Amino acid sequence: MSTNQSQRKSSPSQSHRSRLYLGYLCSIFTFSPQICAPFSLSLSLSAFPLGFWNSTTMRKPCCDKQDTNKGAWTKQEDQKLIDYIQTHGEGCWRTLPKAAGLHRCGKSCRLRWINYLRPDIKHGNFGQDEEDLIIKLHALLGNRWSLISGRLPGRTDNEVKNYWNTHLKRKLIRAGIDPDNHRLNQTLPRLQNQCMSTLVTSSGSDAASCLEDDTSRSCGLSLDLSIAIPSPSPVLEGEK
DNA sequence: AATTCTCGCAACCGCTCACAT
DNA sequence: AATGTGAGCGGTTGCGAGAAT
Repeated sequence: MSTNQSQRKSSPSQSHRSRLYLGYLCSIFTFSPQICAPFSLSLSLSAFPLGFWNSTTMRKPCCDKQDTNKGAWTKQEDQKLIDYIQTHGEGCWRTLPKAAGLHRCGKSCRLRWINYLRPDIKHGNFGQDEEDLIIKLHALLGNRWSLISGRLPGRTDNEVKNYWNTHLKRKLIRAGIDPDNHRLNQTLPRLQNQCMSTLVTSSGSDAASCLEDDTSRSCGLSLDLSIAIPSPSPVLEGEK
């Protein structure tokens, strides 16, 4: 808990809003959550033969859940993972936990390494230049966090995503900008920050065009957003 | 001082993609 | 072409901690 404590209590938290979504979904079908929950439970337990769940409708678990720890990682677990990867390198996350002596899912190990333990991770607050770059890249790329984090050395997609959801989104809203499309929201207060104006597209122009705007330079930013295209393939790195 | 509220972040979940067979 | 498997991604959740009451 380090920054922006004063911003608290400004609006319902995002997680709270997402939790409300369940109620919203239920309301679409004119069920209250209280009615909807037992309804879906009884359906899932009794309405289908056992073999049904072995077919394509149900994913196989990625690992044996009974044998895996969940939740926060301990220092011992971290050290085991670090030691193993330093010795054997990254790769084959599915078999890594067993080989490293960890009672964790392979996905969990991968995430822990990539988001926290990797030596080149930059921990700590985001700088102003990083903030500006994230906003500009988001205008250009949308919620493609891995692509965005790829332009921010030492930052992970998870960290960028969290920072966007907890800080930047709110910052844009306060500035009267719709964070989804980076356009000026007429129903919200006018811009207070002149720099923010560079993030708003004029009517009819797309998000990328605003990135070319000279006004960005007036804010002291000189951010090269040209994307290096690997020679054999004209596709963005990590693009799907 | 105790309780409640709110936030931030680490971690999880489920989906999609890429590749091998 | 169809299927299976591993890896990666983005959305969501749970929990600890600080602020407010």
